[in-house]
Formats: sequence, structure tokens, C-alpha cells
Amino acid sequence: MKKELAKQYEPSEVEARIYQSWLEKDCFRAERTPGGKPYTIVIPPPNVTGQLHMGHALDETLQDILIRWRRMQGYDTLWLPGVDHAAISTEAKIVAEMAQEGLTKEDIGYEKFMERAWRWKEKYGGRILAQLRALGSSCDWSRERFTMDEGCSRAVREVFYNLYQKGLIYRGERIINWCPCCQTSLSDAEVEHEDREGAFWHIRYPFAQGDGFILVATTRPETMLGDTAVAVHPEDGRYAAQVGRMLRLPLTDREIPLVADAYVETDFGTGAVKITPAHDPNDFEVGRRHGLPVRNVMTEDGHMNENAGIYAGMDRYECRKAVVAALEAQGLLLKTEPTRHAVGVCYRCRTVVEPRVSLQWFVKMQPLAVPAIAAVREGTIRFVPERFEKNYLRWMENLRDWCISRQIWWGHRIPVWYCDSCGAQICAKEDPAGCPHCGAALRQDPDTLDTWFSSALWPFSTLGWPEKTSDLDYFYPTSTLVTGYDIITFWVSRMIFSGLEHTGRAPFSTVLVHGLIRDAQGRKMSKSMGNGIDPLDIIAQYGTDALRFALATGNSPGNDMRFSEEKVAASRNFANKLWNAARFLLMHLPADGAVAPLPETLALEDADAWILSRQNTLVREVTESLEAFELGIAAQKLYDFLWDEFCDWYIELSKPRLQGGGEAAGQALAVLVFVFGRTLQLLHPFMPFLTEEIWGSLPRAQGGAHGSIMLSRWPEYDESRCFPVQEARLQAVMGAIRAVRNRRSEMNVPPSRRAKLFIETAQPEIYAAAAVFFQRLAGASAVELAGGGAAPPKDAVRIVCGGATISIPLGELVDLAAERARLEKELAGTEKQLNGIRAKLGSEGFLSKAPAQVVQAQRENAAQLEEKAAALRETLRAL
RNA sequence: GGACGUUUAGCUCAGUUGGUAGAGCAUUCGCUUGACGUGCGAAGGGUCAGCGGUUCGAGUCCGUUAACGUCCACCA
Repeated sequence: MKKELAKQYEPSEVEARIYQSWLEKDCFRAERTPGGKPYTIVIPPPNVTGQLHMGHALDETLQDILIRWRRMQGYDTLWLPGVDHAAISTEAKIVAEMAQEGLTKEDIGYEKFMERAWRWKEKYGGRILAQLRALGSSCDWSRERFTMDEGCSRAVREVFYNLYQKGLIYRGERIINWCPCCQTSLSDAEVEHEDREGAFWHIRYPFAQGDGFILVATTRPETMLGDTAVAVHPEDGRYAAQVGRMLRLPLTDREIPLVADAYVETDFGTGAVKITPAHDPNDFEVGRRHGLPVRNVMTEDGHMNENAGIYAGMDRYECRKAVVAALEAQGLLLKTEPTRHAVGVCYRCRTVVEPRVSLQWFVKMQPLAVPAIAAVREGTIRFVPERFEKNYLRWMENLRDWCISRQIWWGHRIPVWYCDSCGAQICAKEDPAGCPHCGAALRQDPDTLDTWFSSALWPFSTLGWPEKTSDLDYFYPTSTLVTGYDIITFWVSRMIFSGLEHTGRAPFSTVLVHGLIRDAQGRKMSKSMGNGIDPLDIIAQYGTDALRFALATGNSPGNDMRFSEEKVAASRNFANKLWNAARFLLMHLPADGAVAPLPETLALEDADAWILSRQNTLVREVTESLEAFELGIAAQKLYDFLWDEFCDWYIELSKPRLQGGGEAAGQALAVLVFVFGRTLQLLHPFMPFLTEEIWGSLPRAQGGAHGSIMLSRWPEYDESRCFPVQEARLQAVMGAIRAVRNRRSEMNVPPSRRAKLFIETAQPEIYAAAAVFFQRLAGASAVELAGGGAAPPKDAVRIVCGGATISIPLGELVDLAAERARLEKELAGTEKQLNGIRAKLGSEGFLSKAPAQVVQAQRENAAQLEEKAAALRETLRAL
């Protein structure tokens, strides 16, 4: 039956209903088919800290496009959703929330805090999943996971245990990055570098015995309280004689040695470096080599400790000022040189990180990095675009051991227990009841794991690993990983070495990397700047499909993209355009809603053959673009085809037949429905709701009822539907129509003024068949074809285009002198073009070296231009 | 200090095996055209950042310069 559609597309009315219907029909559930082809994507799990932003919207849209396309192609698709516990970030948010109530973690204790954290996870995790659904994401919700759920936690234990047993996880005292604000250690990847204003203080360290001093320079004078030596280069002549002497450390009563170490560069600063093993990674190494004591002078919250003497209790920056002032007072500060230098800051709270000696857990990276490098080098894993491989490789090749312990509560506890009575250290997959050696009670390590430790396992932990589940067997390794370039080091790299180490296989074959979404001014969207845009607001205003299409179009992989509402509005207009095309088709549907079968090839009119042929090409191009991960190009091609070729041309060309009724109308309608339906299928991955809604209102396809478009079969290129001859004929007709419109417009001929067209051409049959199109689309009252020597009318405008010369008798509007001038100008332009091509065709190099196809095309081009020039000359003579 | 990216119409950006430049928005002109004014038709607008090279031919490949941006880097 015919269905009436509203004049404008109202996304809010259809989206929820359609999403619900997909859920009811269980369309998203991944099935394992014996002998089937799996296609798997695991979602980059959004943090439970908040809500989705535009970057997520882009990420999810790209994944959904791939998944929906592969599903239609007949793959067993699995898009596995879930969220990440985001250890430090989430804990920081909860702590901040508690602070508003005047509470601290310690106030409420571990148990209560964890209860609170889980409540947080339920609340925000749920919100994020709702947002994912609003985006139209076709995730298999029955397989939803969380990085701290039972299964993922088991995988974490298993991995920790295995690495521990292999000696790839160890505990040790090392210099780590410490965030005094979050009060936890950080991995190298979690430290960002920012240029900040600072100073280079030159300080005198007097010799303990006798006169003289050594001048050292530092940017962190407060750490001098922890100095245990000064180092110079062994071959530095300036100091050679002094090495081994003792220095009096200013502001303290300690004496420290002057040592020689090749790490020092003679030509930087003063050539003498104060050595603070507890607060600098290099100094730590120097200290080791020389057996220097490690003297920690700071507390975990960035204050000075009891080792700092009178400065104990001061904030580290207060202390810096005090130390500088004291040195100055004692005449030991030689100079203060302002400088801008990079300091490490915490990636979550941007507090300046303090290098600090601390007992932490580490993953030994070297053995894990080797195969992870090889996998990318050898092409087992491919990055799109390719350039990100360099990024990845550089990082992988320069890895230091990964500090994985965090001094926070929200996260996976480290599965290691200590026996205080016999000193045993036990790592176990299951919580041990007591010490296996002496039976005493055990104490579990209080630390938790880096949040990325669990997300590194995401591609297989979510499929059931370490169990050998059917899902793991069928859907792993996953196919494509879609993510922003900002987390390649944090996440992608760690998934790669984890997958290789624990499953023996690369976790995915392709990494599709996208850029960041910026605001209209090109700034990064952020909460603090208040320039973030909530995807849900945009969806409410323009619809999900419009947002998705805007995000998928007009950018290339890996490049940042500015978000502009205008672009979404343009996509909304596109949706509305299609909606109205659908209305048009339905309007012409017979009462019983039946559509004739597609006409036999021989019965096709030129216009039908043209649009079928063009659509067939579109199928190939869109499919190829998707295969190559060129989603933006695919979307652009769909937009151009649907708006220009289908709506603006084919629909207009079909109107005479539709309005004429009868068999011709049925044939036109059959082609319209076929082409439109087939193209909607191609568009479905990009605009799932609109296409589903229209699909549901279109008459059933030949051969019976159809169900959801999302489960329909992806169109395939059909050799038998290529009609190059008809394409060329239509191209000539369209070109002529455009040329007539152009002339009329230039001359300000009102559309109401119709005029006869007199056409001289060597191919009259093309134009005769198109007479009705000239009448409808080019303001023609009638079309007369030259034949039998009929002369073109006087007082006419002449148009030379394609293979025809068209005269439009416009009587008093025609200024013959102006016509002559215009035609002469056109002739000059044509000849100029022609000369260019002739020069090319006359060149030996071109003829011998250019491919035959190109030469042939130029020859045809030249022939056409010659024909045009001749026609122009002829027209001018007759004028 | 390295590496990478960007530089194409007024604005935002496409342009993938090198073959005579495209879209959206904006601008100008015209239109109650029986799907759509969230529309239709037409127009203007680019020495594809500069220089050099390879090539019959370069926005596209190579080198180099400049501006902007990003990532990496323990020079105290």
C-alpha cells in the first residue's frame, strides 16, 4: 500500500523507533556460521569518567560504517562494545566529588570507596552506552564488556601471572614519574612535556678543604638538598686535578665527593653536574656507578621531608624560593639565568611530575617489543594511513620498561602477596588463603595496575580469553581497529605486543587511524575552554544521520577535522533531499503499490540505461573506496550521485513518462525504484536511520517482501548493466540542455518565455528522442531538427556544443553584433585549446612515451574541438 | 634537537597507480518549475605556499625554503 510521508524528514520521530526495531529483531547479534567469514571490531572502550564527545562520535561512526557494510556483504560481523574503568581519571573524579562533601578516601576507607566507584561506573557507564545507541551504533549489546568485569579481570590475572613467571614482570626501586597531585606513579607515556618558564641557577659548591669551589648549574635547586655528589667529565682538563676531593654541600652540613663520569657533557652549562640520585633518572644511574647514597628529600605530596633539614614540610616550590634566597644571602648564588625549558607534566592533571626513587612493578619491554616491531615491519599489521607506522615503530624501538603499578584504589589489584613472617612473595591467579611456605597470613600488594594494562588485553579478554571459547576461536584476531592517533602509543602498541605474547597472534590486521575533532577555529575541543560540542545536542537539532554523514565526509584518514555546524546542516539538507525523492516516488506509485519488473535491456530508454549504468559504476566505486578505507570518498560519491545525477537529472527526466501514465510510466517507475533502492543500500552504513525508514516505505522489490535494509545484501557490480553508448548520448543531451539554460540565463530570458530550438547535428536521433527534455528543462516550446537543407532561423542565438549547433530564435532579444562577438570569442578560446592539444599530438615524445589510451583520448578531444571550431565558423558565416 | 603533518576558490576541505583543478558554505543573478525554498536553474572566483629538479606531461614524484601545527627527545 502507498504510504504518505511528511514534507520534511523528522529524524527525532524515526530514530528511536527504528533503533528499537533493530534491537527487537536482534539485528546486531553476531552469529558464528560454520565456514563463515568473520569481521570483528572491538570498540575503543570509552572511559567511564564522563560522556561521549565529538571525537567519540567520529570514532563510533567510522566503526559502524565498516560494520554495517561488512554485515551487508554477508560477513559474520561482531562489533563488541564496552567501557574502560580509566583508573586515575575516574578515581580523581570520585575524589573530587567526595571533596565537595568534605570527604577523603581515607575517611571512608577502601571498601566504601570501592562501592562508591562501582556506583559511579553504573551511572556513567550506562549513560555512555545510551549515547552510543543514539549514534545508531550496531554493537552486539549481548557481548558488552567492562575492563574490570569478571572475565577481563581474570585475563589480567592470567597475564600478570604468566609474565611474572617468565620474569617479564619484576619489582624494583627505580626512578619513576611521580604525580604529587594524583599521588601515584606514572608510566613514561603518561607524562607529557610542556615548555614552562624557569631559570638556570649557578651555584658555588665550595671545597671542604682549602679554597676554591665548583660551579654547578641547575633548574631545580631544591633538589640540591638530596645531592650526594657532583660529577664532571673524566677528560675535562678543568677539573681533572680536583676529582676525588670533597665538597661542602651548601645549606647542609654534609660533604659530598667530586666524581668523574662520562655522562657529563663538558660543553653544557658549567661542565659540572650536581648528582641527586633520588630525584633524577640520570643521576640515579650515575649514583649506581659510583656507589652513591640515595637521599630522598620529598614526600609523596610534593613537600620536603625530614631529609631536607630546616626546609622539611615546605612545598617543593616554596622550598625552591627559600633555597635560592639562602644561597644568595650566603653569596653562593653566582647568577640566575632565565630560561624556557620542557618539564614533564601529568597527562591527567597537568601537575609537574617529580622524578622520584620508588619501589614499583615493571614490565620488561625488550622481549615483548621485538615481535611487536616485526609484526608491523612485516605487514602482519597495517596502519592506515601508513605514516603512523613510523610513529609506532619509533616509540616501540625506544621503549624503557613499563611502570605498571599505581598507588590508587580504583583498578585491578596487583596479584602478589607478601608473607610478613617468612618473607615470601607469592604471585597467584587465585587469591591464596595463606602462605604456602609457612602458613601465615598474607598481605596483598596494595597497588593497582595501570589502566592500560587491562585495555591492552581488550581484543582477546573480551572474547573470553584465557578460556578457549567459541567466540575467541571464531572472532579473534579481530579485523580492524579504529582509533585516534593520540592513543597509538598508550593503547594500540600495547595491544599489539600483548596479543602477540599471550595469544601468539596479532590482535588485528588493520589499524584505521583518524584525527582529532577541533572546533571551528581549529582549537582542540576541551571542557575547560568550553568549546566542546555535545553530539547529542547536534543530534537533537539535525538528526543522527546528518551528524554521521558530516563526520564521515570531507576529511581524509589521519587528518584533524574542524567541526562546523554548517556542515551538519548541509548533511541534514541532504537527508531531507532524499526524503523528498522518496516522497516523489511514492506519489507516483499506483494504488496497489506494485512496481513493474525492471525492463529488458533492449527496451530501456537512453535515460534509463544511463542512470542504471551510472549507478552500476557507483556500486563499484563505493565498494572499492570502502575496501581502501576511503570512507570520505565513498560518502562524497554517494552524495554526488544521489543529488546531481539521480535527483536533479534522472527524476526530472522521468517526469514526462510518469505524468503520461501507462506502460511508460510503469517502466520509469521501475527504474526509479530500482536505482533509488540500490543506492540507499550503499548509503545505509552512513545514514542508517533515514535509509531504513525510506526502504520500509518503498514498494517491495521484485521477488517478494524485503526486511530491514541493514540485513539486505550489499549490491554488486553487474557487467551486464554497463551502457557506455547511452551514457555518451545522455551526456550530449545534458550538455545541450545546460548550454541552452546558460544562454537564456545570461540573456535574462524569463523562464516563462518559451522559444523553439532549431538543432543542426549529425546525430539527429539523439536529440529527437530528447525533444521532451528540452521542452521541460530548457524552456523550449518545440524542437526542430535541421534536415533536408532547412536553414536556421534569423534573429536567433547560436549555441555550439557537443555535436550540435542550436539556434534559439528570440526575436527582439537578439543583438546580432553581440552574438557575433560572443561566438568569435568562443572560437578563439576553442582554437587556443585546440592548439595546445595539437602541440601535444605533434610532439614526438608524447606520441612515443604516453600510453596509447591517453594519446587516443587526446585525439578524440582534438577531433571534437575541431568539429566545434568548424561549427562555430560556419555559424559565424551564416550570421 | 629529531620526526611527521598541513599550506588548493572569500571560508572549511576533497583530489590514491602523474594526463588540461572539485565539493559544501558564502557571493551575484533568475525562478510559486505539481518531490523538496532544508529547493531549482545560472554565474563569478584558483600562476594548487616559494624555488629547483625528474618527466612528453607535475596539485600529484624528488630536493629545498618558508609559515603554521603535532608527536617524540634525560642535556643538568
